[in-house]
Amino acid sequence: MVDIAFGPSVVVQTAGEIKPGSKSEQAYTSIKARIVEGTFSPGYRLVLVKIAEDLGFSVVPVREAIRRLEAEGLVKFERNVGATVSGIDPTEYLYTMQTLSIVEGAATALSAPLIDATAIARARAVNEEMRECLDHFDPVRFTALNQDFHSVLFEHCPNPHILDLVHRGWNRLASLRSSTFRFVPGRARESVREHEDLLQLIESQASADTIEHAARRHRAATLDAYLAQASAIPEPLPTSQEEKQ
Amino acid sequence: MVDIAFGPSVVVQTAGEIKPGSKSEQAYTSIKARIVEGTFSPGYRLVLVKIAEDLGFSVVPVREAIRRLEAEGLVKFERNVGATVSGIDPTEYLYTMQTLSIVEGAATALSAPLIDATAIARARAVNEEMRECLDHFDPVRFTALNQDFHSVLFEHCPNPHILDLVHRGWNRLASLRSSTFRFVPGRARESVREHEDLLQLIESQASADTIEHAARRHRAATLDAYLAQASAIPEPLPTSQEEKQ
DNA sequence: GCAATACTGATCGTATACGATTTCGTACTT
DNA sequence: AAGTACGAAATCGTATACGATCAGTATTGC
Repeated sequence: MVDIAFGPSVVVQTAGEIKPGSKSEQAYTSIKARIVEGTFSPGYRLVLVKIAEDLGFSVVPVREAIRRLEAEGLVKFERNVGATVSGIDPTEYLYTMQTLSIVEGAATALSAPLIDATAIARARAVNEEMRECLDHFDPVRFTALNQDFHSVLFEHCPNPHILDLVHRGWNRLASLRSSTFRFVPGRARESVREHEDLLQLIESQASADTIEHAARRHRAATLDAYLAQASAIPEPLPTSQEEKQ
Repeated sequence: MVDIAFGPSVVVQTAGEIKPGSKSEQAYTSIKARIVEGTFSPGYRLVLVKIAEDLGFSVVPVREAIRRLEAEGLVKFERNVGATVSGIDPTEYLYTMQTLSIVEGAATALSAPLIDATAIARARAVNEEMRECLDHFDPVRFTALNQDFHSVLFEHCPNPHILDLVHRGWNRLASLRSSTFRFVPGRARESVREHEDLLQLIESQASADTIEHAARRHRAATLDAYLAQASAIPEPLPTSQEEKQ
């Protein structure tokens, strides 16, 4: 009966190997990654069994993963119908950006007093890379650097809840548009300039209010640029199949 | 094989009866309710099978419900260990209040221009009830009215994401403390006064910035009052078992 | 007597199986 | 010919079953 007597502690974990976590976790990470990277584009139908056998799992952990993604707002779930990657609606982008402008502004302001000189230097280096990017413009790379830059600014935020909200906002944004700056390339140059302004505010230890406003308006300006662009061209989306009901 | 031939469309739904939704849904609602009302107090250990047989379900829908609650921050989940109602830590309260001050402030400001006269009148009526409550002070009732009041103010917020964040904040708060004003009764009178100020700002169509600041500071003031109280008495929690690690 | 170790009970994690619901195609009726 | 009703396929929802993991307790060695 006690056939487990031998080798119970021989954990099959080769030194540096990270533990893969539960299968729900893996499924969650995997699906999320594919949504963010764009393999599962907005409107894509997520069929449980298909994903399950794709990963080699059963459907149960996949269900849990989908639920978590639903709670994060990355997918929409309809009873007895199934899950689809959310974010078709352009207004979703607007809402997300507005929300992010608020929470990121607050996070940056709370984070500012805790940012040391080396972090500022790192941010400035990233911004320099962005500036160099301006000539031979690669929107995807630019957006990635943009996230790096802002991460340095808000990552020190002492309130984990707010930080979490910021992360969710960025994730959601990434799934909605692989790159905002693809749609508003003209905004890029302005953005780099505002980054430098932000850094100087933080260095000069400006008031929390000032920094919050600056950070919020920085993001709001990107949103406005997008909206101006979108109103000029009604359907800027290159996506193929869209289900509207 | 086709023994389902008879009575497939005889839906067992007696006219006016609301559809109970999936069992995951029921479980989610049920557990959440019990957390908010305090039956499951912070630190309470949520055992899957126990809850499952309590509701008459299997464990699977319960698991999904717990996952959703985890994503909302109401419960903490540890692999192979189980779920506990989160929020033992007093700093959790601080974080939640701070987050709420920010998102609720923004929601109120965005909502303000859309609040009509009848809504204002309703809010004012609620505030009057709160004022009457001041004499024979019932903290639980006062807190409930307080939520009613603020709901009127932020519920018109056109951005559903922000609104959702506000709702989550309130939920979380409710699960952390059945009533904040039990701990800082002195704050109640001041709070009622600030409510009237807020209403007047909205009526006079003050700028979004002004309203946002007022709403945020209103909440922050409650937090400050709590902190002052908490620093005077290190352990104001009457809860019995607390796990700290 | 104390500490390290082995065991047991409880609980979680996942696979499989089957029932329930929706959707779409097809045939029949008007 | 068009609309409706029936039926089948696809997919979701849940129950049950079993393996894996953890925490606490008893036991053994020092």
